[in-house]
Amino acid sequence: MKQQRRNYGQYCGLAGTLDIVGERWTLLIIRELLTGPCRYNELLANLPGIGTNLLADRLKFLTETGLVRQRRQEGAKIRLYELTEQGEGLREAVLALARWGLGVLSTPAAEDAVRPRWTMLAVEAMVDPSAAEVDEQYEFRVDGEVFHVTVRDGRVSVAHGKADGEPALTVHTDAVTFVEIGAGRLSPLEATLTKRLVMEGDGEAVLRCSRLLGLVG
Amino acid sequence: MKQQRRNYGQYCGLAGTLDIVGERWTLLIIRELLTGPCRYNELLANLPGIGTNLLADRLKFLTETGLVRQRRQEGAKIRLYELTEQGEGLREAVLALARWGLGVLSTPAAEDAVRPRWTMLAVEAMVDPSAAEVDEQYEFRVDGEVFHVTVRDGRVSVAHGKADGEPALTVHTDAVTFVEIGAGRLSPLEATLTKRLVMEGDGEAVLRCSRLLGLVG
DNA sequence: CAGTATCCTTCCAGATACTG
DNA sequence: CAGTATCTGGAAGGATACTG
Repeated sequence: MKQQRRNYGQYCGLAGTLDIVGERWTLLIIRELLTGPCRYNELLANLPGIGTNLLADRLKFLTETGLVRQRRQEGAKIRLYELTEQGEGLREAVLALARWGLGVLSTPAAEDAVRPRWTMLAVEAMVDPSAAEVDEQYEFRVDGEVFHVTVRDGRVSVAHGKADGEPALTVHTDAVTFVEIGAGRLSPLEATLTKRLVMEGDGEAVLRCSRLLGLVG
Repeated sequence: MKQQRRNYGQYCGLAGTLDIVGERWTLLIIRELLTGPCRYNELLANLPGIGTNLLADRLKFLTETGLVRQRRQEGAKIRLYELTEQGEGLREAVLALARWGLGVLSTPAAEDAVRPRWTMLAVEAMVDPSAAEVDEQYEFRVDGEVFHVTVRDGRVSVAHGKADGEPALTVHTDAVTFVEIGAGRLSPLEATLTKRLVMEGDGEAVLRCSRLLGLVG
């Protein structure tokens, strides 16, 4: 006998959303999956503080609800969790929440966790599509994580891995520094002067990338 | 001795947002305030199931955090809660969540609550700004609630009350019907034939309004 | 590695009573 | 009207141990 989940009992889009993803940890699990499929233990490692039972619980519910699917790698025996199309549909909402949060974030506390993976989402949240000017790529190397931003035909996308060819700009930094910059707590200039941020590339590309991410003008 | 609220301890925009508005009921309170200032008892009435202590708790926290402010009406003694500029900043995120939720909503259960006020937010969530063609107004009369949509210079806004002049279209319906249409569970045509929806106005205006709300191709 | 199972704590719903 | 204060059972969350 499966007990009923707590729900708001309101016929309203927002309440309906919160009935599904409003519980503690759920949206953070979705944040992880929005940047690519994950294994169970990866999720556990990137969500410090979540209990293993709770993670299993949430994944089971999200799978039943159709937001997440479990893919078994052929050959290898690792199991991957990934978003379904419906789950992917939450991207805009998650980005909007993250965008607001970046604006209210203060300086990181000593005990705050940070993961390089989260900077991918921060970049997506910061992008101002109307500032996409020149078709080019920017590569980011944040701690161990490598990802790149592609501008093409006025559209901007963010993906794992190295840029396809030679990027117009390569940014080296650590996760805390990047999020501090995104939160407006640290200027790219200051970060550069303290060697917490290193940019390789053309000065014009640096400017375009900064505008794209809302860091100037 | 005020105990520490539970928070995720992650230096991340999304986690920061959820630390503030991720608790149960909080975003629904903000939904109410996004459609205009409210009195305490109005909130209580439009959030069936919330305990009065919990509402007081949330309002206090949101006030301390700077998302909500309490305005005392001069003359009258009623106290109104309203969003600060920071709280208003959540509008896009809330709309994005509501938009996703509209897509997954099923047919209303008999015990589901519905409030005419919520349809204002549904309209905002449904609006496709790129479909704003002609400058005009549409008036909605949903149960007791009257509000209007204004299209001007390609921008769309939703506000309480009657249209400024003669609207190009007036829509009469009830809240359940409207949300069902927004959720794609009911076509405007079907609702019209069953007299659950009545539209007064020019046929072309009906079409433009439908396109604006994403109800036709 | 990918989860169950268990136990304990905290939070929430709902009722009710009380205050300015 | 606009809250605050208190109480209770039950559900959700957290920590840890354990298993296929």
